[in-house]
Amino acid sequence: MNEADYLKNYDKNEFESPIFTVDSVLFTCHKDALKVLLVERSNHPYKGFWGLPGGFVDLAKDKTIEDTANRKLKEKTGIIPPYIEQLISVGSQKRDKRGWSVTVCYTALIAYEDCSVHINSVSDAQWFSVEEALSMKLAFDHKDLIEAAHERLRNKALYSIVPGYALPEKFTLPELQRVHEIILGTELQKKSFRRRIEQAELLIETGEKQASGKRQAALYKMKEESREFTFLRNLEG
Amino acid sequence: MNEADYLKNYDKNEFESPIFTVDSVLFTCHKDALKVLLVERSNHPYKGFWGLPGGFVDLAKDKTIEDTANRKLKEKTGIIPPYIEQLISVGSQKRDKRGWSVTVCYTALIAYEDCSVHINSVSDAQWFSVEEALSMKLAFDHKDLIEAAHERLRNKALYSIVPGYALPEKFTLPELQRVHEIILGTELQKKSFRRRIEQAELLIETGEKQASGKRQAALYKMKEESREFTFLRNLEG
DNA sequence: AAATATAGTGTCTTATTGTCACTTTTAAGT
DNA sequence: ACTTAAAAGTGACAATAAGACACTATATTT
Repeated sequence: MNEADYLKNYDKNEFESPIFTVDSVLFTCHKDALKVLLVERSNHPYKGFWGLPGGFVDLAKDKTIEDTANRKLKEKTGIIPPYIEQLISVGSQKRDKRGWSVTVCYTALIAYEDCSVHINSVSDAQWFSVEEALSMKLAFDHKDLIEAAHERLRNKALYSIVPGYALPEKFTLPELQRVHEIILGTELQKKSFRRRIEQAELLIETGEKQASGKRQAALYKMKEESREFTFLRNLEG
Repeated sequence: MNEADYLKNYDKNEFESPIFTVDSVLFTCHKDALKVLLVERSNHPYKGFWGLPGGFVDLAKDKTIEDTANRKLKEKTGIIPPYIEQLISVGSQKRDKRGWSVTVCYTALIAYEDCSVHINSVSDAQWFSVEEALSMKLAFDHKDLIEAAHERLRNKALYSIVPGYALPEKFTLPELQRVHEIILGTELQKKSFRRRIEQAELLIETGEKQASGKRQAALYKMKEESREFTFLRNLEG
């Protein structure tokens, strides 16, 4: 049999396959706390419980699994988050009462200000502090996923400036450092933090300044390379 | 409707779902080269081409997706590899002619000696040097997956001793260093390499020695913690 | 017993972060 | 206008871990 004939006769349901979903742990920083977006489930299973934003692939609309994650996040936040990265896939016989199920989980970052209006207009989505989220009874294994995503983000805060994607397009160095500190739960040395960012030339000075109390801080933008850049050495954190 | 009724009426095929597979990039070191295990495909699509060992989840046998990866690897190598780690999931409309498809890809390591007999007895599986594998026309996007796995393994060689799982249970420090060098494609400073392993107390001295030419080298075993341990600072590589 | 190849160590240099005091800037109060 | 204070940003030295490389130790071969 040649390939064309094989494909003509191919039955997708020959092998029974798992339920397949895509979920995201979307973080932001607001009022000195790390927050995660949760959605109240309107359907079984776990109806009425809070869980991660996500859902099934739309085979017609989505070209990739990242498209699915972004589509679901846009429904809740109004925009596609500026940073998204695959975290892990979990799949097992037991994680969903409906049967063998797999979810691909993404970690994403967004600026609070860039989506607060839209989120307030959506009745079923809401920011929770990570602490609070982890103390709740969440749908499926979503608590584990939030913990794993937080762990990964903590590491990123030690060897990259990816946490900057939780800020608006323009931000100050003290703001960036604060985001890292919130993620880590510890304070960082101002000098060490600034020195390595300057040496690696990771940010673009916009020339503008921001009044944030007393002396004004310079405003910066991310360079596109900063998305991938990793320092060779971690901060102690 | 309560949950029990919902589950009774639940139709898994209500949402059409992607084809779902699990693949692995299994590495070993042999004769001063990094090798990857490939399998010759006996079915369409890509019949007759070489690709990664993997396949569909067996909903009855496999409890987790890692079980699927290990089951497929055991079929080819005779044993479950001592190290396996999820690399990435890729999924898109286009990667498989049969339709929307997702694969969860694992990276695994194994000692050449621990599986050479079994692999030689299996007609459709064979070690290829990474270089050679990447020069071949492989099934699906398996070339991309091998490149991504190699990239990740290179990083691990700079900040962990995970590459040691490509060696037999007992090994010498020069052997371990050589594995790192093969993965990296560059030489490392003997002193730096040994010093950090000693300081972090990552290995257990077995007390035995191995004749490997002139002076005998001490034999070590991995500590279980070494699977997860990461140095705060990378080697220059 | 000498030669030699490989295992393993001593030690100085180099690079980067930690620490912390210091200077600069700006808003606000007098 | 001048002073004050709080936050932004810098200077300088200490501490830490890796790089470099010569050295010693041990076993095998001749």
